[in-house]
Amino acid sequence: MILKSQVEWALHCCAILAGLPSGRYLSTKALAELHGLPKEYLSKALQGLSQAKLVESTLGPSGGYRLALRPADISFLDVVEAVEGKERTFACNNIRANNPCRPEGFCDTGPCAIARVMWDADEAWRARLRAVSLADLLGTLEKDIPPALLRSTSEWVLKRAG
Amino acid sequence: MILKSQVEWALHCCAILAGLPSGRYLSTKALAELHGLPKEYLSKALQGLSQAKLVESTLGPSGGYRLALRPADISFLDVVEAVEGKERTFACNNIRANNPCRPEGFCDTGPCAIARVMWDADEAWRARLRAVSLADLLGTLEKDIPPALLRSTSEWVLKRAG
DNA sequence: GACAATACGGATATATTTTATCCGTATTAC
DNA sequence: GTAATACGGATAAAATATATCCGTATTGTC
Repeated sequence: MILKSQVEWALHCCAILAGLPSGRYLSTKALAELHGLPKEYLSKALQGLSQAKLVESTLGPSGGYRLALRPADISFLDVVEAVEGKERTFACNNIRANNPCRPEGFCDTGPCAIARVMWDADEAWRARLRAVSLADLLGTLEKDIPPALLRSTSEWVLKRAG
Repeated sequence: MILKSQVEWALHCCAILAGLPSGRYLSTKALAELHGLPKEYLSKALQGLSQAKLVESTLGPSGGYRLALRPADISFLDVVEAVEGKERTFACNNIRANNPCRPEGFCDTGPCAIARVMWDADEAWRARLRAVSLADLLGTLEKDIPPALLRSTSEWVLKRAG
């Protein structure tokens, strides 16, 4: 089990969009070049973000994407779920129902005990992702990335932002 | 992203094995029938548990599997990792390295800030799974399952246990 | 108004992973 | 000796992830 690479792509793109001056748009083409990703396929991930209302898009030349909310109001979980879906990472197929000892018409009162544990862990995972926002990420990146690279990247992006 | 169904199968099988009187073995065939699963493929999951030293096997008629440790000493995480592998659920492909603004020979000092958040969430997920043992599961099941079904299933299993 | 660049959705193709089956071997109970 | 088992390897089928292509509508620029 591993998250799609589109999740990674979407997070990096959101980090860039979060660093953009408010109101500016950045195109799929620029985001793909910046990260060395296939433009057409990255586009699918960005469309996912758009459908989840995390970003807004505009058409035409100088078109592209910008965040639809403030960076502090978008969590890692929002982005992950926009791309990966909201389904839990453990699917209970209720195989206990196949137990040949079960009387006819036996009906379970609640979800399987195993599923409850797995879903509990899933929720712990989501809680962590929910607790970190794009604003938090920006703060970390500013500490992580050498100022020179931060500045040159910012210039590269602004030159392409509509 | 979703866990393999083999994880679910392995957990249910471990629950049964944990309920077995000490020293008794139960075959793949019996476990497959009990849960309505394809015997040959379930066998692969059980072999994973065996390689992880969570269960022991014995050959020949009346052969099968039993737990290699006490139920209290086997966690959900042990079982999940035995089947699903120990790799983290988020793979960092370090796409930041593709940034065209990077100077030649630039070298990152540590893991990507995005990966750190994702790995932190992954660890929270594992911590929850690590905190629940097969003994805990047995306790829950005894409360969940009607005594009659618990007893009939136990008899069904014992009739087939070598 | 013509043109170019864009987002978007649908269709298709390729690669990888998951699910499943089959078979031969060694081991063990009877 | 026979039958039942675990085990590993090979293979196949199905599902999913990855990737590309194309047509449409929209919008900024000339």
